[in-house]
Amino acid sequence: MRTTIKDIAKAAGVAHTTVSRALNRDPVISAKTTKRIQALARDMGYVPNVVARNFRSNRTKAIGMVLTTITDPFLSRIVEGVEQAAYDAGYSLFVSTSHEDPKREMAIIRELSQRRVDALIIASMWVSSVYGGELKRIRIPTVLINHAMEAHNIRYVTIDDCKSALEATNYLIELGHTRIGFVKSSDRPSGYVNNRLVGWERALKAAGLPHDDQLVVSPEGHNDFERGRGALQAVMDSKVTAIFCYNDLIALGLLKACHDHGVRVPTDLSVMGFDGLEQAQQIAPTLTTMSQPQAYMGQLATKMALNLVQGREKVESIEIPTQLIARESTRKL
Amino acid sequence: MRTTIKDIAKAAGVAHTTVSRALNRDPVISAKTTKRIQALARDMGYVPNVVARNFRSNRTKAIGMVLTTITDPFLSRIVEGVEQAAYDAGYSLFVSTSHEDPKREMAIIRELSQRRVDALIIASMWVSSVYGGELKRIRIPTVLINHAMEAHNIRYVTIDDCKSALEATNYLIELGHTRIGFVKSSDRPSGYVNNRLVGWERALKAAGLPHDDQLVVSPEGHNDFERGRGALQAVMDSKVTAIFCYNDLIALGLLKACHDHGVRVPTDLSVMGFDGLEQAQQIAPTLTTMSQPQAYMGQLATKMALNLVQGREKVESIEIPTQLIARESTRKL
DNA sequence: TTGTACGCGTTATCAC
DNA sequence: GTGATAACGCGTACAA
Repeated sequence: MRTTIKDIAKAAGVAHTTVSRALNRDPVISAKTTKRIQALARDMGYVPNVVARNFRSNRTKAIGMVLTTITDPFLSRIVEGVEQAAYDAGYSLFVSTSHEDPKREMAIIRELSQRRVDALIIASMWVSSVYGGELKRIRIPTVLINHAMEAHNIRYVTIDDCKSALEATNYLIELGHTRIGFVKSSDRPSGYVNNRLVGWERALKAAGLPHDDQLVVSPEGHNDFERGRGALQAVMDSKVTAIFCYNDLIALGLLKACHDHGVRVPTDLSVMGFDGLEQAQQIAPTLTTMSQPQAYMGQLATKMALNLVQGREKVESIEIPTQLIARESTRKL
Repeated sequence: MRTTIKDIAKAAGVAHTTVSRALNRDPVISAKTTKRIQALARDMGYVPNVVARNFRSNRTKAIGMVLTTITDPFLSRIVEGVEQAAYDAGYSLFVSTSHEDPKREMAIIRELSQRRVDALIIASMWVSSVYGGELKRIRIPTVLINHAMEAHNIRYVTIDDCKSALEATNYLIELGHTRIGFVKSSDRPSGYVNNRLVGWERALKAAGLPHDDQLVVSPEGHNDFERGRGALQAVMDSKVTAIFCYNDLIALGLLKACHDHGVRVPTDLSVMGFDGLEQAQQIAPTLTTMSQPQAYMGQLATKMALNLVQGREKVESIEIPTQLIARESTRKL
């Protein structure tokens, strides 16, 4: 058996409540007693039982985080931000991944709710799309990342996908491109609106540029890099001079395919990504992209969640600005 | 207040212990009662209080994982394996990062131990090096990844760094290289032996190749990619024809620097990495590397840890084989 | 300044 | 087949 405050109390010849107070530095206990008991606790190898404390206090000082996969560099940066903010606030972090399986995702959320986490951070669109109603019923303070949904205890941190994509596309237009394609990612929940696609479309329309079905490529693949790689043929067939990828991983895959098939970037094709992954500046050519402050978004989401926990009524959802980063993969036509 | 089994008991007109049994599908309760109570629980929005259960049972079905940073793709793959195995076994996962700060790392471990996690997975050399003694005293079943240390409740999963590095270097030697350099990573805990460096040295000695101080490069930088990037000058100065990098991230940084400075790989310089990151095959040229099965190592570590939890005495530390993957970044001289 | 009594939600034990 | 009771470790209200 592990040492409890009762064991210490017995050894010290005091009541267990005195031990409890001494260990929690309650000033009501004399400095002498406090010191003696703390020394005793150390000597006896006492480790506070946080489970008991959580049970008693009805709080866990734990945050639950749900995401699709931790190996996606975009998401792992967000996790880093969440972990940092949680640690700074003295919270521990449960991390679970759903691998795009809505059922698993909801099972995770039920599990975390049974564990009585104080707050939830969700970086995935599946739950809120498919199980939005159930999520609201959970009653746990929740912050969604990159999915705008609100309720009594639910807030979000997101970017403006449509506007950002529009700006990205406008940049390509300003460079003189007139035939600009779009590469999609995997399938999304039904009912999901691909706002980056919408932004791209609007930019084309506003500039009076052509816009036919051939411009949109929906490649297959088990991850975004592979999808990008598999998109090259269709991209070349569509005779575009510039291509806007749904995200950086797709763009990186496309760049690799370009290299392998002798398509020069940006000479033959300008490539624009989205996300601002660290890797985007670690390759050759470096990737032009629309950057999201990933770690910051994670930190912010966490702080908002903890504010919700404290019952502050003025916690407001936030839309974060993105930033265009022009690099080598795009050129003036 | 949330619904408890007592609330359900009151509503059902039975004792709360009957409710407990019905919800846990205890066959001693009549099918009719069980069904009635489960329906009632659903209707009343009952969410089992796992904190109370953990408190009562003295187990948490939670694993604590400690690592330096989640943004390192090598580590994030390991986390993926751990998370998968934990999920499959019905365990939840605490994830904490230390950012190479031994104090923070030890603080995390104390925290996890206070939370009474059933097991610990540690993917970092700092704790075991600096706080090995304290770690042993924690008494929680623990599995270390890539750091060989054993004790009553501590096991490890690792590769043979020395042998793997020796094989990697031998491969370069077989390709005809006679002057082969080594790029180190960041500083390690004092007392830490860099076995990859040792393996490289042994291979050179065994082949009767020169081995002077200039061959070992210790670049500065805030992460491994930057270190690799900063290593180019010293590497070129040392007049090697092949370079063995401590890990893939360093190799990737070096490849970028090579591209930027017109050093052709593998024509002018053969580059070998270590780890087998996914990214290593996503760039141009693809990187020759010594691959570790990252996700598998995480899964294995988790299963071993859970076996330790179950008190199986026959849980043995494991050394996993690595695999040389020859790609485009190395060439025959 | 310290001690006593009690309860948090659940499950195990024993009695009916 | 079901109910009553106790116990897990801790913190707090109240008493001394």
